[in-house]
Amino acid sequence: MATQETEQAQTRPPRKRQARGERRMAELLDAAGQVFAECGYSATTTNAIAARAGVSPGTLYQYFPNKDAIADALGERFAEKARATQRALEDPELPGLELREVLDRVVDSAVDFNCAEPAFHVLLTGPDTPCWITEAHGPLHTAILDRVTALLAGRAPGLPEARLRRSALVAVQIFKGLLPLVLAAEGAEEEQQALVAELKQALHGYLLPVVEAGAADSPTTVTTPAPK
Amino acid sequence: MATQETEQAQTRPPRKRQARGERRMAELLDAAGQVFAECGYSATTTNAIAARAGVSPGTLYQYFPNKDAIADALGERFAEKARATQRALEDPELPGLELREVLDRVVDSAVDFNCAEPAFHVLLTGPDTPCWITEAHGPLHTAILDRVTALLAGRAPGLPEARLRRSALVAVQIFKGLLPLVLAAEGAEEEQQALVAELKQALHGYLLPVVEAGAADSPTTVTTPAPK
Amino acid sequence: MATQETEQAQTRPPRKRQARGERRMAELLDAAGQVFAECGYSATTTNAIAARAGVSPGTLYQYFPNKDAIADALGERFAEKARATQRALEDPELPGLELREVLDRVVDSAVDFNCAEPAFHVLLTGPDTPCWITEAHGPLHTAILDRVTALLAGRAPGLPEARLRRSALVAVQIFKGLLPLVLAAEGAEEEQQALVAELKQALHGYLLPVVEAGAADSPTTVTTPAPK
Amino acid sequence: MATQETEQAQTRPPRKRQARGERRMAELLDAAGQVFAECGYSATTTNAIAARAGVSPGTLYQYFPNKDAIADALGERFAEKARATQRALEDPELPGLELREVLDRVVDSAVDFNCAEPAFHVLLTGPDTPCWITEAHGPLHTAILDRVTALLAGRAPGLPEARLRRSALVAVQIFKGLLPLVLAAEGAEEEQQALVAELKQALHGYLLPVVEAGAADSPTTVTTPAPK
DNA sequence: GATGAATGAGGATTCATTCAT
DNA sequence: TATGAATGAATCCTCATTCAT
Repeated sequence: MATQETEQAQTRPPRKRQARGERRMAELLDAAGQVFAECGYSATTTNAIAARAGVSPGTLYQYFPNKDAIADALGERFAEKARATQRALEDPELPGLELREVLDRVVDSAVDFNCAEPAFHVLLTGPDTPCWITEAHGPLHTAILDRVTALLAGRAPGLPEARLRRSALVAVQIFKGLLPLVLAAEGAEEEQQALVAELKQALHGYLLPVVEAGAADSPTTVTTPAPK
Repeated sequence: MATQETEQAQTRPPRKRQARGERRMAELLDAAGQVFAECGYSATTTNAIAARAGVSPGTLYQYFPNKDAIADALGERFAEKARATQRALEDPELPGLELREVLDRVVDSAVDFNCAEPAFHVLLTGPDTPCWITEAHGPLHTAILDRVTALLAGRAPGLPEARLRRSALVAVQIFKGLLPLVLAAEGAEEEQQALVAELKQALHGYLLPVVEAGAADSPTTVTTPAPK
Repeated sequence: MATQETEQAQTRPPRKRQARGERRMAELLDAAGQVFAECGYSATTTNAIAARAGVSPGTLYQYFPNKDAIADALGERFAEKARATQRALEDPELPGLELREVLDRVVDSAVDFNCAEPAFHVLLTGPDTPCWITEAHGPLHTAILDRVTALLAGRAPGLPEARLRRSALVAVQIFKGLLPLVLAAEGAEEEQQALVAELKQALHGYLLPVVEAGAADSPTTVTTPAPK
Repeated sequence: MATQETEQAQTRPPRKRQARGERRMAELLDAAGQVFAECGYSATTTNAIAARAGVSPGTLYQYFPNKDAIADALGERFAEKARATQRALEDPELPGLELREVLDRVVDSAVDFNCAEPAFHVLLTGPDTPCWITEAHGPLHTAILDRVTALLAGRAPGLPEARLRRSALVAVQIFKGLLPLVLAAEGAEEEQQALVAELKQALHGYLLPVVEAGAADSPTTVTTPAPK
């Protein structure tokens, strides 16, 4: 018992420390998210992030080795959050719903998420370097793509993996393309609603044929009209 | 006549100058386009542009007051080119064609254009500052949007201007969203074809209901399926 | 007695403290020595020292007011050790030996010492600031110089103090000049032996005339062969 | 002829430019030399060098990519100068002179050089990183070592290359060891003279046996007394 | 005493922009 | 007009040192 107490005495401070560290890290990521959202990736300075978090630059570098690492960590956090959101979302009886209904839920939640975390989109878009789309881009893309691919796979089991993945990618890019519109409409409730509706419409218009083509009972006919 | 000749004699050097100036400017914009395409907007340095154009930085600043101005001018040039392309495109009997057919042509030409001018997309995406998209982004967006709006207006005369513009905007954003995919597939002919097909599919899926809703003979009732 | 016991009861914890403090200090100096030897003076960070010692930076600063103080203390410790070594060395019948023999012993022991404590040389060379060398460089130089001066004084009693000191200084600098060579040869036993032999040779070549010039029975005439 | 004039008109500006560039570079190296000499390598900041040269930091980086490059270039310049000095020195009838005479001249010129360029020693000693002696250290060491080796080779043709090189290395290190003493005595003419005399004495004491051992007419007997 | 997070001035380096030639 | 050297503010990052716990 005495030993235990000693042990506890030894372990408690670390815990506290670690807790504080975690909090700092979270604060820094919060700050980074804000600044990224406001200024974009490359215009964001590490000092600005530190200042926003109310700490000195040195402190920032105690938690992250450099700017990219901040973005990575933030991306990881987003991926985590997104995974959680999506998990909560689909557990129920999604498979039974109509595509329109599914999109309704998924898009709403995704939009909510992005409105709450406007930096998400900045990171998704990447450091303004071109050629930033292909899958190799950190956990964010991969995580999202996996989710969407899985979702499609459930509804179009007849399609080959590659096909599914491509459609998922396209869907994600459509979302990404329209997201800035939605984000820019923040404040104009009406307009934003309308845009979200368009977004759903666009995704539905694109995905319905895909899903139908791969439906369990349908033959894997050609979905895309043979290009001439 | 004598006057004219004198005038000419006096104006020739200026003209030559001006002509040379124009050429310089063009060369600079060419260089800028290349570098922007390779490095992205913010990673591009003005010195790199000057070097690529084979001139000194000082010369560059004789033609453009600053970096943004270069991007703007390049955007303007793109807009010009794009306008020309599209003008050439639609002159014939577009209105009589099916939507799918129209999209086929428009998208193909747009994709070709973007493959030829990869900087276009960089500028379209903007200087990595968020809060872009809004039309205030130079002539590029406006020009394109106008074109697409007009195209839609011809096919959905029943829709109010605002509605048309919004749909055009959405369509453009879908295009912008998928463009990087297509661009990234440069070299993989097959894959790129497939992606272009998806892009057309997506635009068709989105625009068909819109156009149908605004068709001359249809009542303007169904705009967007009431979101629940 | 009672008083004494009380006193003891009161002083024991402090003593323990002090003892622990000494140990801490020793550990810190050990760590400092290692890191200095590995990285050089200015590339060594106080945090690295603390980490090597397994303590936090704060603790380090509880024992030393700043980086220089660490080097100073380490130098002091080295001086102590060196003094001890040399004391042990000369007690016997050194005076009776030939110069060559004496150098043999002294150099061997000095080389051993420096191989065992590679930080010694780093400190001897100083914090890479020029304008070192002068005796003001902490106890290290002074201690060594004193020793060597004394040694020379015994063999060249005819020479004035200033002359002795200068020769000692020169001898020490020769040693310092060749030391890095010897240290760099660590691992190449053969090569190292050869270099040590050269070192002895060099010192002998330099000191023999000096000693002879000041030998008890010789007139103090020839100091240095008139240059030219 | 007209062509020539045109050509000249085209080439002259570059020449001027290049000339100015060379001068700037020289000024920067001068400044670097001063600051290195005053503060040592690692305490020298690039900004300090720029300031000393009377230019902005940006200018410095137009000529050197980083701090190390400055040191390298300075070292190269020193090597050049040293080569020139030594070339001028030995052309005459050196080989016929006595070792003492040769050392007299060589050391004098080397000391003069080092007094004129105190940074030389700083660079020779290196960025205070330990293990900085071995030959692989830039052109400086190599150049000097080559010279000294050659000089020895001429006087001790009987010795194997490796032996010569080692002796040269030792001699150089002796010089380097005593140099700071000489440098520190700048201003005290008398003292400095005395120290230079000691330096010559030390080198003579070390090298005479070496040279004698390898003299053309002597058998290659053992020079260093077999270590015990 | 010990801890380690926090500090912040300072250093290397870049780049949009200017200006003497 | 063209040049390209020069500028200098701004960036990223480090590290000796402090301080609340």
